[in-house]
Amino acid sequence: MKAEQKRRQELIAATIREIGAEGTLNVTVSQIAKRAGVSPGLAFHYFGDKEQLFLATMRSILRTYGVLIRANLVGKTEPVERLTAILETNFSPSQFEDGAVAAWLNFYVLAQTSPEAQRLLALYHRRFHSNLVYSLRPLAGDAAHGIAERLGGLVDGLYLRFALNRSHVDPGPAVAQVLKALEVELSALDG
Amino acid sequence: MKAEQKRRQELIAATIREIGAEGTLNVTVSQIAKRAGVSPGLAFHYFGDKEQLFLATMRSILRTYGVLIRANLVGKTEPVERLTAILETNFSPSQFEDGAVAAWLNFYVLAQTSPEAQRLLALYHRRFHSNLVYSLRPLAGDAAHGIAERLGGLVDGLYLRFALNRSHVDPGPAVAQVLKALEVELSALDG
Amino acid sequence: MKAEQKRRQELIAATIREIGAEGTLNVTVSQIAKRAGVSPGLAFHYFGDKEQLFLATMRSILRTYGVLIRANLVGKTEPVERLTAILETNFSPSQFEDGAVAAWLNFYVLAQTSPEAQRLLALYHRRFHSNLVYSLRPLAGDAAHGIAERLGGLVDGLYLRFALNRSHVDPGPAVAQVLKALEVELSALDG
Amino acid sequence: MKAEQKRRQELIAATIREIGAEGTLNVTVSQIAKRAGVSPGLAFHYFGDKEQLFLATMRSILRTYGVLIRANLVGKTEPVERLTAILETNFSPSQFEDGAVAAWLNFYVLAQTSPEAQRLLALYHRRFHSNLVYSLRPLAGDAAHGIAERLGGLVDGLYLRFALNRSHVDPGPAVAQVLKALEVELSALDG
DNA sequence: AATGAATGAGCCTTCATTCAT
DNA sequence: AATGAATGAAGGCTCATTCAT
Repeated sequence: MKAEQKRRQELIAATIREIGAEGTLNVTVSQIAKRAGVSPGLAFHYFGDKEQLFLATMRSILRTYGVLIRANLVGKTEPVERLTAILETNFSPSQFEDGAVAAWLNFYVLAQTSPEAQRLLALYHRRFHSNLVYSLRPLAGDAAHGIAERLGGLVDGLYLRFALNRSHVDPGPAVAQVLKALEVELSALDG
Repeated sequence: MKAEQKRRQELIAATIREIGAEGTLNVTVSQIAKRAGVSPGLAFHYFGDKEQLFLATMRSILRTYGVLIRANLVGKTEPVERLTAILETNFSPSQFEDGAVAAWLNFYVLAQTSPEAQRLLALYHRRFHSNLVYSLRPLAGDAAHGIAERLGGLVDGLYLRFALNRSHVDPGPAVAQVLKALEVELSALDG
Repeated sequence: MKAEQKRRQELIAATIREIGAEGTLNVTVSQIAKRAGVSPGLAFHYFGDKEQLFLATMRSILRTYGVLIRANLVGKTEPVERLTAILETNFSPSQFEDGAVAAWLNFYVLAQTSPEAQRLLALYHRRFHSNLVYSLRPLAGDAAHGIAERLGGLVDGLYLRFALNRSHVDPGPAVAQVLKALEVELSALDG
Repeated sequence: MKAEQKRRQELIAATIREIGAEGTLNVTVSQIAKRAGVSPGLAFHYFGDKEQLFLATMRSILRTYGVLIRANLVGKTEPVERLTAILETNFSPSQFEDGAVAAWLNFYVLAQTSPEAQRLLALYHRRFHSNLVYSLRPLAGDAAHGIAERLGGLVDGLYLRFALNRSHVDPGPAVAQVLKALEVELSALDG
């Protein structure tokens, strides 16, 4: 059982790396298995088929993201401090490592046709939104919802643009823009 | 020659529809050709290979978008009026028809590995940015650049979220959020 | 279209030979295609999948058998003469050539799970039965039906036993037994 | 050792049921093992490979049939009584239970390529024939051999037709035909 | 220009078999 | 004895691409 978890993790990690290397979900299970150092058959033994492997990978990425968010929020109680942590997490190095970018882009594509991928993505959006609203409410009251939607959209859009622009290496400016947007939104409240 | 142009257009239109139907670039050239009412061989005759067909399709989409933007700007001289037109164009019905959403998502994916797709996407981003800055400058001066980046990112992010959420049918709220962001940015300038 | 018919025939013939060579339906489409001198893809192009190829083969075998029966009945009007012709046809060389035996045995197996194979087999049984009854009626009246059932069963059983016994080479004795059974049945009527 | 016999029997029973469920010898050893409640490895441990398992299954079926025949003959001394018992046994419920039909059909197929299966089938035919001849001799003298061959063939053929016709549920009519054939053969002797 | 028959490489998946425990 | 994880060869099927017509 212990070994099984390890194998699964290895296969998922290999999947991310392979998707990253190819940029596409058009990677063969054999390639993934080879990268994980196991036989192709094993991937099917554990995941049933290719799509399940992809979905498990997506779940893993979202889970990792969730863990990271919670870790970054530990001990932070001030709303702005918390908002900053949430927004920054989306641009932390782990979100760009290996094949994370390619995985995200391809999961967007997958979400169009896979109900489960759709569900996972919706869940992620909901949680992200809740996190933002929770900390925005004390600062913005009823405006919190709208602001959260805009910040959420901005994060996704800038992540996308940053990820697609190979000339960028440092996500710093992207984060700065998001934080600036937060500042602008908050300052507009007082106006 | 006239006929050739027509054939090409039909193949490109068929490509968009087919990508839309599948949600993926995993569509067969034969299916595309059948949809266009021609033989598979003809697609290769005109476009060389599958990737060229996709790139031609992407070019076509971006061209159409450019034409639309210019059309919507005709006769508009007020900066805010122009900005509104630019931002709204991104959520106009044509951006969601047929396979437009699927095409966009997949071109993001393609841009990771295809230099030409990358180039086309960068060009689109640059033009979009210039358009915004041009109209923002009179209102925001040096802040125009930053605002344009945020608005551009927001548009992409909200388009993405809207497109992936099958429960939404009317992009109205998304547009409203973008315009609200514009309003917020401008009001923050006076603060 | 002409060429297509030819290809199909070649593939079906190759299928029979290959099933004959292996004794089983566990032959690969690639083997069949190679035997037919075409690429594996072509078999799928024409027949869709392996099962359709098998069913087409079964149809072909039954059609050939039907043609043979009709040919052997031409000009024969005497009931006994016709009955003899019908019964002998089942043991004619063509029923043992190539992979005919293996094909028959395996189609029995296939008929358990494939509705279409079941249907084809039932059709064959019905026709065979009708043919016998038609010529038996003048000789045996109401007993024709029962006699036909017994003769039909005997033909199938002896064909099976003969086909499975590799030490036999000449189906003569089997035919003799069937004709003897006919004689016995007819003589019993007068008793 | 006692346990080993039990395991073997369970595996053989599972093989029959699995062949019956699939209609084919295309059943996986893993499925058989699961049905028998043991690990796949055990099947190989006991039987060596898949074909040996099939042959052991065939032997088991033939042995069971032999036991049944002998049981049904106990206390019967009259030739006609014995013949009836022999012929009826072939259509007794046990010959249609579980996967018996599928097993028989597939063993016919297997007999084409497996010498051992061929041998087992020939042995069964010989014993069946001997049984019939033994009881026919007192009634038919030298004609016994021919009659036995015809009755044997008829049994096989009608079993085959009955087994493949899913619309039949009661083998009664088939048995009646076989017994009628016996009657006809005997009555013809006196002619 | 245009067709569409034909190819064949490649992929997902299955499964008999092995082997460390 | 027994397990079941793991392998890897093989097969059905797809599809980009070619080419004779």
